Amino acid sequence: MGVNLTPLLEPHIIGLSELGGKTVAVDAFNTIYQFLSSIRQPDGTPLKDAKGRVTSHLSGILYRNVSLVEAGVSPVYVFDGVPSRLKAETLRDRAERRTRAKEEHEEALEVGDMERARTKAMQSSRMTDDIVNTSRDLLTHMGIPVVQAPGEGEAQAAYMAKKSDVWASGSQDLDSLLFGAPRLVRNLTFSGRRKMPGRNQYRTVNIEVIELDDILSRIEVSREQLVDMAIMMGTDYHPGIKGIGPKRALGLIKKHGDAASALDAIDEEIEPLQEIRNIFLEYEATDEYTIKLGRPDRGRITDLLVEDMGFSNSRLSSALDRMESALDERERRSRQRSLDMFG
DNA sequence: CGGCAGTA
DNA sequence: TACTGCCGG
Repeated sequence: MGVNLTPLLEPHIIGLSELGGKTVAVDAFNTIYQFLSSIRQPDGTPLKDAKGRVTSHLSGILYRNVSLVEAGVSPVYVFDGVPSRLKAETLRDRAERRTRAKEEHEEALEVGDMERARTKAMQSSRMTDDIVNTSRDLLTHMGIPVVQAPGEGEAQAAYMAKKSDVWASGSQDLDSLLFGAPRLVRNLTFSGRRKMPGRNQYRTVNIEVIELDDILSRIEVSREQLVDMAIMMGTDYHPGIKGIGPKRALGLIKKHGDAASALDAIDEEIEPLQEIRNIFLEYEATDEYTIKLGRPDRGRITDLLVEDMGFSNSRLSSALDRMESALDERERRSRQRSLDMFG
């Protein structure tokens, strides 16, 4: 998943309030996957409705977006379209790993190792059509814009950020930077402190902003060269060259200018190199989207979450109250602003 | 993950 | 008020 550019990053840590008034194009699959894996009981069981359907993602989507709206953020969710055929092997590997994790989860349960059971359950999270569809429905009912990407969601999010329709792309993965997003927000979450798996340890989760130009100017390469570095290190579309990490990739690009020459020099090959570069540099994106936040449709949300999935009506109600108050407050402010301008 | 009740 | 830990579905 994604690219290991971590050593090249200098993330800027911000508070949620600094995102107030900003629009962020969130990678929907990335976010849903995180909810699916983390919203679980200690033994690894996800939240489910009476019929046994997983509901963890819906809980996550509901509460996170209410909080985002309260913080003044306008989220837009970008859903993946058709993946490149070059991604097939990566997708197969992931499916295999999930299957293995599921077996290990059951083994751990039998032995009564709950910590391991939870970890393995998290790794076995699978995104079904039903999960994707219910996520899209809930977002739509909440008035949160949903964009269907023709290809990679991260590419579409990058396109929107590049056009300044949104302030940043939001994902844990770094790929949207390769797709040309000028700005990436990671850890778009609220709890500053999170308890680690087993022990009484805590880790602090900060919201990070990464600027593409910061990276490029610090290591003095172009985006095309950064893409070439990533390809040599390995991406979802090709495993890359063994032994090439960020440091060696940078050295090779500095010395040879691009991946083709660098690979030539070390007598290695990546096929089809130009096609992989084009995934990052020449991708299709759609202009058919809105970024305007609407209002939640309480009836539809209640039908989906309370009637169909068995969510608590009072919990839902108070979440939606919070969201509506936040939207009212926004409207009040913007009315006041136009009054100031014309009055 | 994020809300909220319970605790100090 | 701040923090901890359990519950949600």
